[in-house]
Amino acid sequence: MENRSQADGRADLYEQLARIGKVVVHPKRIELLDLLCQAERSVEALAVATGLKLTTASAHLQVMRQARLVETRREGTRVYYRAAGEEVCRFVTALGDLGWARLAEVDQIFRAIGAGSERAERVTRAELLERARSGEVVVLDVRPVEEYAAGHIPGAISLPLEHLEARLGELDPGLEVVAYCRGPLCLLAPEAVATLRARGLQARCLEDGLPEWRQAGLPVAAGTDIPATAPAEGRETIPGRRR
Amino acid sequence: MENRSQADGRADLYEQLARIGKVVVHPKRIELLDLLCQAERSVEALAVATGLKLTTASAHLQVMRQARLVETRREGTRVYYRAAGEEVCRFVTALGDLGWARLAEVDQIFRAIGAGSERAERVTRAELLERARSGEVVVLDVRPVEEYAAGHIPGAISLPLEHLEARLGELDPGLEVVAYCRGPLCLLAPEAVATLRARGLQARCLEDGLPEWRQAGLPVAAGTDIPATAPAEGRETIPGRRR
DNA sequence: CCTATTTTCCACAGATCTATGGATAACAGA
DNA sequence: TCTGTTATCCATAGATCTGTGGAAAATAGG
Repeated sequence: MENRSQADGRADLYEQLARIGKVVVHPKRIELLDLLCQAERSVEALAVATGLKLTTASAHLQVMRQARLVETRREGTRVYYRAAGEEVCRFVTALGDLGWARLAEVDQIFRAIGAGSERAERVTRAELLERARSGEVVVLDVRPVEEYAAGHIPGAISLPLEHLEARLGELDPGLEVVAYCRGPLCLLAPEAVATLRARGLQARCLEDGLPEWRQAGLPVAAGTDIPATAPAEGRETIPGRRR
Repeated sequence: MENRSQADGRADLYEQLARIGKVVVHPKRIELLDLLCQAERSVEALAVATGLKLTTASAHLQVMRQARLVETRREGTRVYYRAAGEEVCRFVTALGDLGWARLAEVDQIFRAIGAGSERAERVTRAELLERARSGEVVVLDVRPVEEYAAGHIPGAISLPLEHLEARLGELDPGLEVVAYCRGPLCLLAPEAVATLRARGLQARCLEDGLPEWRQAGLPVAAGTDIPATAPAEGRETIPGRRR
């Protein structure tokens, strides 16, 4: 009888884990989960961000909810989804790491972009901490504003990639820029670095994104202490660290 | 054009990650991966261990190989599969942790077995290290012999669950037993602890299994320094630490 | 070369998953 | 209560996945 209960339990167990696996079998669901590890969002916002129709996005979110990887919060007629806990983000991180480590195709995508987006050329967290303390670098958060507001590296400037070209002039050309985004597999920071380098600025990517920063136990700031969509009046250079 | 390349790259990226996700969508594939994180095995051994027909097992292994999560080694007419790297094991670990943390059903499976298999009642790695140093406990590896041979906690005794009842008498009743197996979600150690307690012995599970031990950077021994299938002649008590 | 062993490949039927548009439900505000 | 907004539910058609048995490869040993 013990044998039986063990065999049954084991089958059950792997079936439960497969419920979680089901979530990451669809590219769009991975994308959704990735977004939700950055900040909570409404169904419509998620649909727009991922290019899905509303009903399809909702269906995917139901699958994720069944697996208990996401939770919801209702606000009037709107429903906000969020990652169901730190373990979810760790799982997504592990998936990304595995992809980075094992899939040559992933590496090629980054090589194609160029701009030192390969892992070896990136700034480590330790290096950033040290150089930021001595004021040698500007830390740039190139994710959308909502994600910056939900949590960012203390002292980082919010400059979403979509506004980068327009606000290039605000950057102090004498300082090196370290850009970060959602994680090692996110393309926002690599694109930003490519743009900055094309303009002759010194710029590098951080090795990881905010979730890894948080998972490493480092402090995270929240809210938009700096106006994000438009620069403050009469300010020529991005604040934070002046020469 | 930068927008286009970015969007394309992003879609590609998540599609690549979904290749990995595809592996863990099927309970049997998770089980196979779990086994392969312990030791390499032939196709037939895997089929037997998971209760799959040979052709089905092979098909599953092909899926896993396409995702580059496993690699093979040929030896004569036999093909041995193994996990493709430490990141693979970390990913499986993260999946298990997530299941443990988020799925109430998983917890219930362990409560059903009882015997202190819930996480809170388990021995931590730190505690084990300390108590093993002072010789207060016997560390029992209850996995199959092949897995013990492929890697085990230094000083641990190999006593596969299937032989536990038969070899109960060899255990020194004066020492507490700490049993470990494949990981927190493996049922071998919990079953072993249940058996031992039913016989009046003091026994607990280790919080994790060997992969986590290895991932924590702790030393791992290999080979069978102690005869595994049959106890050595004239030995009454399991060696290692004597009273 | 022939045979036995182990694994992979192939074709197919049954099951499951996905996207979609239309209907329904929950809620806020007039 | 009625209307507009947001999200979920439902039915369905097309695609994909699974398990299966039989055939084909690869290899070792006569």
